[in-house]
Amino acid sequence: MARVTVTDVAKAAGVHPSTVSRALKPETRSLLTEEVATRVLAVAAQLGYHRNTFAAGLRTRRSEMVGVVLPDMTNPVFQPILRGIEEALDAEGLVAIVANAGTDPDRQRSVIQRLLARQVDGLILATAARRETSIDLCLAENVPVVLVNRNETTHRACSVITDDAAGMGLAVTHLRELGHTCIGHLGGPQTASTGAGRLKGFTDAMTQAGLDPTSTVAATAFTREAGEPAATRLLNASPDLSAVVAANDLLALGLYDVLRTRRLRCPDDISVVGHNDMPLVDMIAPPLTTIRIRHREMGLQAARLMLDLMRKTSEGVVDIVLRPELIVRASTAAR
Amino acid sequence: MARVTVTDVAKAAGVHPSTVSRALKPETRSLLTEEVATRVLAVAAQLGYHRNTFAAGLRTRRSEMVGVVLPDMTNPVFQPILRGIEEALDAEGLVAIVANAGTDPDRQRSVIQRLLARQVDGLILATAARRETSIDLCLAENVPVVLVNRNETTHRACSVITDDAAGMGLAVTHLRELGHTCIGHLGGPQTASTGAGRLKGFTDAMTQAGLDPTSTVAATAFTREAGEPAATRLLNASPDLSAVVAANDLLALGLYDVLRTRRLRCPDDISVVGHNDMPLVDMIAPPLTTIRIRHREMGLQAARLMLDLMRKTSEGVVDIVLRPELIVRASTAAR
DNA sequence: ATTTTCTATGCAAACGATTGCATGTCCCCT
DNA sequence: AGGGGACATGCAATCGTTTGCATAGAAAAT
Repeated sequence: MARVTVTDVAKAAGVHPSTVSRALKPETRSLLTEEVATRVLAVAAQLGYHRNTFAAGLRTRRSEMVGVVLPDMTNPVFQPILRGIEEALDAEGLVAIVANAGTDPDRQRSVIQRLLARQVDGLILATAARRETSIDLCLAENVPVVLVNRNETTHRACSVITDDAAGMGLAVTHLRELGHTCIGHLGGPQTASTGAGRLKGFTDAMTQAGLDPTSTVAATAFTREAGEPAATRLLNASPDLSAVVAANDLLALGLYDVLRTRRLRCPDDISVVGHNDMPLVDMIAPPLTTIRIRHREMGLQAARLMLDLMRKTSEGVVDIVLRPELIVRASTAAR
Repeated sequence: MARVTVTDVAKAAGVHPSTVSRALKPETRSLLTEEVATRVLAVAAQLGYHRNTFAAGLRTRRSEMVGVVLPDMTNPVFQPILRGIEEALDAEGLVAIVANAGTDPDRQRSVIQRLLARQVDGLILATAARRETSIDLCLAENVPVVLVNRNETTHRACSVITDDAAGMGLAVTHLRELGHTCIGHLGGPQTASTGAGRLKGFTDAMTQAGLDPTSTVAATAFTREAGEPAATRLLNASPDLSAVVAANDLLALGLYDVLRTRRLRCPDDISVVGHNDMPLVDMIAPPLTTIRIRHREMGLQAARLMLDLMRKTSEGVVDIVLRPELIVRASTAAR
């Protein structure tokens, strides 16, 4: 209740408010006598002082907040990403302020506007489309931006992504080794770099393996619900597929749904490879073979990049590419 | 880049800054001439003005932010809760600032302190222990608090929870009807109201059904990992169980893991009922029979309560109790 | 026509922390 | 002993918005 200000602390400690301010910040504390600093700190603690972020932010123009924009909070892959981000930011006393903006570009822009209005010191976007326009908003305000999970084609901002081509290579090679030759791709939205990159990765890997790369269908969203109709189209178009590589685990689940209604067995009739290794895919029936992405690591790296940008310790655009890993479970079998 | 302030807008529009301020807020706009108001708005838009939250907050002592404290972001039940909260807050122009605080009370307190230091207008806690001490922090600062998903025994704060007793009643009745008589409970941490309430609900329901309610083991956390050892202990202590009611879906998954290593089949050897109906439990093998909780609704209601509290439109402590629902899938079968 | 009432806008004082600059004190060196 | 540093702290302006109060002009009432 009783709002305690630096002035109150200063009075109680018999010093000037500015001294209190200096005592409170670790980096300016060394300017003060050991004795004064500890006394001020003690008084502050005893009075239950905590600083008013508004006043501080107004003066310093920094908020110690980083905005994180997600397309879809219900997609489990974002949890570990978020965790990684929060962990890294937290260590520096920064706070992540998370907003999920859906997939509509207009809504995304308005969410970003709102975060900028809240004076975030930086913005981590997991929403990037391949041709991302929101970045301009941030550049115009001079706010650092890091893209995570997806990046965009113009390379105006740092990003942390995975090697989609490598992931698709792993999947195709795995199926190839199991004897599959007729392999399809259940793709994601082509507006996202992950959707486009994995499709390209798939066709490249297939071509390189000497297989026909043309059995592909792109879903409209990275969701189980969007996976279902897309999977149906894929199976209808290419009835003799013996394996499908999905661009994402949720799409693979949509495919599972279709297989179930068609009474096709996985992996007996069709092998399925997912992408992401999101939580719980080891529990589903059958446990999903998938490409593991170290999402927490992605979040950590993104936050680190952000810290660098904020402190201007590094310059220029950097892309961090993580190496994916094949996790073999029970949804793939020898042909 | 070019920081635009009310003064800039005022100059450009040929009025006083205070007039700009009034034009910008819908509730004071009516004080102004229609003509002036629209002119100011137009100029503001044209100059790309957006208000400095710090300066405004400093003056008004309001941040338009609500803190949301979660124990564990990776638990999927919190996604729909969060969604509901964000949806309801968003409609009022408020922003949720989410922090996950783990289960350690000290860390929780420090996270709450940090949110309070950021001047949040209210706090929604999903972390409440039965004897929750952090609430004092908020009461001391006169910050409204709403508990969601869990509540605490002293009833100092509003809460939105589900009827745990009713949920357990549904589970036990369902199993009873399938012919089970030897039913165990894989409980959650007893420090959480959900853990304790569901245990009590279970024993009450069992007693009322004339069955032995003593086969219960409480796990140390609501996670799959904590479920495994607890389930092991439960099965060892009561080898002739034909059904287990878990306090939570993740615990049920831990039980699944144990059943698998012991080569026990579900539901043939043992029926399992979960709690929450979290995403994807319909996909696991076997699809989990569970108690559905309308988590999104919980979030919505919690946010509404918060809005009421902030605006002082309602007084006193309110508890909202949602009714759970039984979802029968394939993890339960007739004895 | 003069006074009263109203309404639209201006004025200026906060809100609380930060920081460049000024000042004062003590120490050290010659 | 006196001058120059170095170092610790105080001073005061500033960040941008809000809002109670004041005021000026217009409309209404007598």
